[in-house]
Amino acid sequence: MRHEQSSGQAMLDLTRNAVEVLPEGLLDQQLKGDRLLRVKLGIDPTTSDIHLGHTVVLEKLREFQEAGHTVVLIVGDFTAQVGDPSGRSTQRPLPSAEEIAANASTYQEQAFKVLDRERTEVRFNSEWLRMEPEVLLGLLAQTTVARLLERDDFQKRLSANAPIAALELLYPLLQGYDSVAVKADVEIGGTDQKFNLLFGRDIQSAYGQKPQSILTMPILVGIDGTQKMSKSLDNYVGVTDPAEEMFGRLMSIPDEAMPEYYRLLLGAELPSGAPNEAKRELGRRIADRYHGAGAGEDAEHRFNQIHVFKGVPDDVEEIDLHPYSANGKQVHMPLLIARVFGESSSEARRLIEQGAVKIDGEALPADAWDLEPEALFGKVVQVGKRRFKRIKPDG
RNA sequence: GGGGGAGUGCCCGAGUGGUUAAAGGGGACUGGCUGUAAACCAGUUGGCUAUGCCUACGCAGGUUCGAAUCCUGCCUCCCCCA
Repeated sequence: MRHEQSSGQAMLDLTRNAVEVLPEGLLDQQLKGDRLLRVKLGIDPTTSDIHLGHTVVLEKLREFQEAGHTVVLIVGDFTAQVGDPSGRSTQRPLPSAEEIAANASTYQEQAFKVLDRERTEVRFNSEWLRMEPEVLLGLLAQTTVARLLERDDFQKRLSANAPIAALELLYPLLQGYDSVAVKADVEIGGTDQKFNLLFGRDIQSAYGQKPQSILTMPILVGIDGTQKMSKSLDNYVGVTDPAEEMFGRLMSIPDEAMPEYYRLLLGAELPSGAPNEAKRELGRRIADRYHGAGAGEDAEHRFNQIHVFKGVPDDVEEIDLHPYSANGKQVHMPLLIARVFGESSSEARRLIEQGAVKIDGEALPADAWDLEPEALFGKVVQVGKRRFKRIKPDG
């Protein structure tokens, strides 16, 4: 069931954008064989969203699927309780069991926005990692502390006198055991995963399996253009974000980050020409990818309404004024803003003082704390550039 | 087991008895400008229907007219020696 395309051709495609493919020549050899490969990716459900950073790796997996291989997606519901030290200078805050369960349940769905369901095997690693103590001891016997401490992350912490939790030490052993459990031929991850991925090879050997080959992908920089994309830094674009949110967030990436976004997300070179148009194109294509053709244009239209024409978008949620104008009394604006836009009343006051609150486009004077309800009927209340609510015409 | 050090606002971090809601930076937010939710410039950044009141410098007490700053106990964390 191997296809026509030569493996030389396959290599070209499958290693595109990869940073490292190790050990030298192994993947090539595997692809030349007639067995379809089991390609592993582990994602710990430590946060609720899969973002574009993850999709760099997911897209690579999809390429393997397109070449006929099977993807084994491991939802790290167990390893999430341990905390991957990769790329961290402090211990990862561990999510609660409830959070992990909640995140794990949405992960597959999100991953399938990129992956082909038919060629994906989803496994939760608690299935095999919730093991007998004897088995765990057997696993621990496979390595030394020196090996576990070798990783760059720990070396940095040691020289900075920063703590390393004993739990973190176990991480690569567990991830490696995942490879054993699913009999991985190839494991893919970000460059920050190199140590873990290589460690998996040792564990597989120790359990009498052929060690996997590893392929690392570049880490996508966040929309701040400086740090890696991550939920905790809030510099990410989630695959489940609304189209206009995706578009807007992508418009906010620094121009310098564009070549990388083009290369890693679109698989293309940054077009020459107006940077603004290139950025818009990026936004449209990503929005289309996750929300269907046309979503990008709609998002762009909304973006133009708000940011270019400084107008009001078409679809503004209507709210009831009654809770704020009992018996036709004056409406206390700080309270209204606070409740309707989810701010504290102190923050709402500051926003009014800063001229950030507009009624039908007119900035509310800094001292206009109270308004007659009639002055608000049917009007659009705007906070900052991009938050809008319309008051119902009859209040 | 012994010794040393640290816990400050979203984060980092100054402050070691008195205009301290707490320097500075980062982030975030707002305004200006702009092709942009970029860059740049400026401002804001505990809460409360609020010219005042409340809460806040790990926790609990205490000293004092007055404490993040001093004392006591407790908790947590880090480092070094063994």
